[in-house]
Amino acid sequence: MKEISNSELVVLQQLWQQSPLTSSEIVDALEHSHDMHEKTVKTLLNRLVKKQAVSFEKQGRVYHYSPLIAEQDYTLKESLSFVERMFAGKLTPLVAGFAQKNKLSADDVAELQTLLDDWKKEQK
Amino acid sequence: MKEISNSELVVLQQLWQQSPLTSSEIVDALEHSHDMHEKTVKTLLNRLVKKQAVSFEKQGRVYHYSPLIAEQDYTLKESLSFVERMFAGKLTPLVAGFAQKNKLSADDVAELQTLLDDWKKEQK
DNA sequence: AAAAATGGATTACACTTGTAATCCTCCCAT
DNA sequence: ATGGGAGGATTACAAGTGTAATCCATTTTT
Repeated sequence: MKEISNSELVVLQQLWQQSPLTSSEIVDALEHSHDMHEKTVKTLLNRLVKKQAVSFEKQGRVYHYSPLIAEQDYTLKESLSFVERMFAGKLTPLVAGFAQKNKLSADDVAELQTLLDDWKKEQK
Repeated sequence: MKEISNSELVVLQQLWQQSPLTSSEIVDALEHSHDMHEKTVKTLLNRLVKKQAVSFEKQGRVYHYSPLIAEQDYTLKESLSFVERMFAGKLTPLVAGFAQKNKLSADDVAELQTLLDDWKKEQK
């Protein structure tokens, strides 16, 4: 599956949030949240279909679009490649950057702590 | 400062690792580690200069290149924007993805734990 | 029915990116 | 001195991207 560009991702995310959706439903959502022109959204949908990231079902002359790739899969793959590119594969420096620049809230830290605790429990 | 592309980043990272470097030193390093053609490296250096991510000093007819942007600054900015784009700004889901798919080593977890402990200490 | 809007397909177009090749000039080895 | 290479500047060129506009058929609206 080809790379998904940033603006394509916006469309795909809309479908992750809810699907199937018609193009006009997607257009409506993105016009407001992301200020994207109708024509642009349609183009992006087409490209996503061509890239086999999105499928559609005809119902009459209207298409109903659905994602073909799972959000979890996609975000994990992207995260791994980002961390690889940016931090030679090590996750800690990324988190450390957030921590150093006060980008972590108490909530974030609590959640991360739970994650680590779960991980440790798992290992036993 | 303009966006830095993936292949430009490879060059920049070499300069983060050591600088200043002449173009031939960079070429040597990247030819092997990244299998990049000499001409390609030169092009990327030029683009980085144009983007004001890299500067150079002439010494005779040879240039000595240095990064103009700090690694920490760059990686943090990129991390923030990645997490924003991918996880609506929340860091935890990224880490959770790693954890779920067994992408964390015991070392990673230990390092992260230290980070969290430090953060908590800091808050007191 | 005629006009207008809607939906999808096709086309547009400048900019970026990856990946070099070509050009020009100066220096070094023969 | 001369021919080949090293260095940098310029040019190349297809693919991908952001952002639409145009085209064409079909529905809706007046």
